[in-house]
Amino acid sequence: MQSKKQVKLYKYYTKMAKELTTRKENYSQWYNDLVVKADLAEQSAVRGCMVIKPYGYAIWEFMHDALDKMFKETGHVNAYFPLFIPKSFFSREADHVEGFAKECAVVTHHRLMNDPNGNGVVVDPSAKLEEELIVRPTSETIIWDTYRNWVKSYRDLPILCNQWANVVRWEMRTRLFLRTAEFLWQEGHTAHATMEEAEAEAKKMLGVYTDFAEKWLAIPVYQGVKSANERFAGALNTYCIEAMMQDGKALQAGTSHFLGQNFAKAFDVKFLNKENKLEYVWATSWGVSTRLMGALIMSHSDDDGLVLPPKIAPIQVVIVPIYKNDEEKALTFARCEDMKQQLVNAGLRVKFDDRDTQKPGFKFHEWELKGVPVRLVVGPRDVTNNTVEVARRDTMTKESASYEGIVEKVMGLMDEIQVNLYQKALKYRNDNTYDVNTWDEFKDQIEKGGFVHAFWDGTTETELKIKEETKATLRFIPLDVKEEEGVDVYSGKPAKMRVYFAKAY
RNA sequence: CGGGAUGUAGCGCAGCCCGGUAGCGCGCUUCGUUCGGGACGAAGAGGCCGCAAGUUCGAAUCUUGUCAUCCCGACCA
Repeated sequence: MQSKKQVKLYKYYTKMAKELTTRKENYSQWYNDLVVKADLAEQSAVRGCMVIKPYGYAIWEFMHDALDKMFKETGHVNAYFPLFIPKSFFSREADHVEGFAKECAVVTHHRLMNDPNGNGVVVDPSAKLEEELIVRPTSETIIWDTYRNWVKSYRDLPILCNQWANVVRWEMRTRLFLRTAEFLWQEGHTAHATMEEAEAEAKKMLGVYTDFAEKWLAIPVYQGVKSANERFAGALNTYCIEAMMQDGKALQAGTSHFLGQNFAKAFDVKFLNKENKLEYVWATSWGVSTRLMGALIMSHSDDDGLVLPPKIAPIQVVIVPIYKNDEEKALTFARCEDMKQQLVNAGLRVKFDDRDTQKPGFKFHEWELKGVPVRLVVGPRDVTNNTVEVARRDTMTKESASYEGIVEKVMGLMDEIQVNLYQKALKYRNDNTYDVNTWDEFKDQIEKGGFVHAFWDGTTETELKIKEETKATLRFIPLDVKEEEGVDVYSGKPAKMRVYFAKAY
């Protein structure tokens, strides 16, 4: 632990205005610095709430668009439900209230008035709401109350709705993207005639999330089922994808819940089946949030800044000209413009940094900080020799390439970088997943970080004891878990399977 | 919500102990020279010191309260 004085001195000598804290020095500080300095988000005037800045929002938009397309390809449609939920709805499903009650924002009044004492505006006491409203922390209750009217017959099923929305969970301790009081997400809510169909839906969407995380974000994930203790409030089963961050902590990147008939019973959603019998419908819900931004940042970025997978990079290629007089400027600009056009025609997102006000070196650092996958540099010498300097962000290497065929070269790099980032993250994840058989090893490894794969006796009691003693939580039971004989790493009782533990975000 | 720390110019900080109305670096503006890895010089602009009370002739400085942020815990996606 560094003293305050040392930190101050360090910041002074390294010109904090420009440079990042390194991961080794202070991982969480590195993350905080990076989010702000790469222009992704900043603190707002409202406690726990963030402003997502244009560059950060652009990344979220790519996530949104890719996911939205995948949802639609799997038969889902978008809809929108209210931000406010009547308080009484919340109490219908016992576990659900229990899970969210402690972090709800409540609307009690609907009008302000001038303070009679002259201190600005105050809440008008006469405008108290008959029934208080909860700002949604999730929408199951309002949606199931609505679905009741939509479902009469088996012919009305399934309902496959998704909504893109903001939700509010009044968190004690917040961090940009990872945990904010208000965040953006999508929540899918589906209704089915049979249990099998609902279970299949929950698993299908977990598959969609897995595909998205791995193919678009280049984040390898484990697929699993949550233990009873970690389950979503009101669900019978919670499926999850879990990723490993560079500091060895796990991050839940997406969840998909099989809700059984809990919400149907709570909100009386019944349908007549083919046998003309009244039945409760079966439900799922699934979601990913702006938390994925945190996962993305912590999976690939380094001490020089953000590293973005080409598929979701708002700018995939940046072109920087080098010149020292008007003649050279004209020469390099013409080449840059031409090259940009070719790249844009090929479908790439290209930025030509034609600012006259910054030097090339400055621009290099800036675009590296912002994680642009490929940088192309054109100076007078390049124009003469018909070359381009090509630098890649993921490896921080550069080479001279011929101008002819630069489009193919860059297109190839997009794929190569995307794959490389995934492979690198996969290797890191695998290298930090350990089979452990004794309690001492367990404690030791959890302390060092990573996923610990160990035998568990299946009881919540043991799970909680482990959490208490090591801060590690049972992250998931692998989806494809195989039964094997063993003894619980903590309790020594007979165990039938190995599960994954880790410290988590 | 408990423990610790911090709020002074856009950013990073000094000044506070020992009250007398604010300073440094970066950034910003203008001009000139520069430009193949964060340029240099000169001249400028910018802050009622988080907010609110109190003590005092006088508060960035002392007291109390409050809000916010960060770190550590509990809780959680």
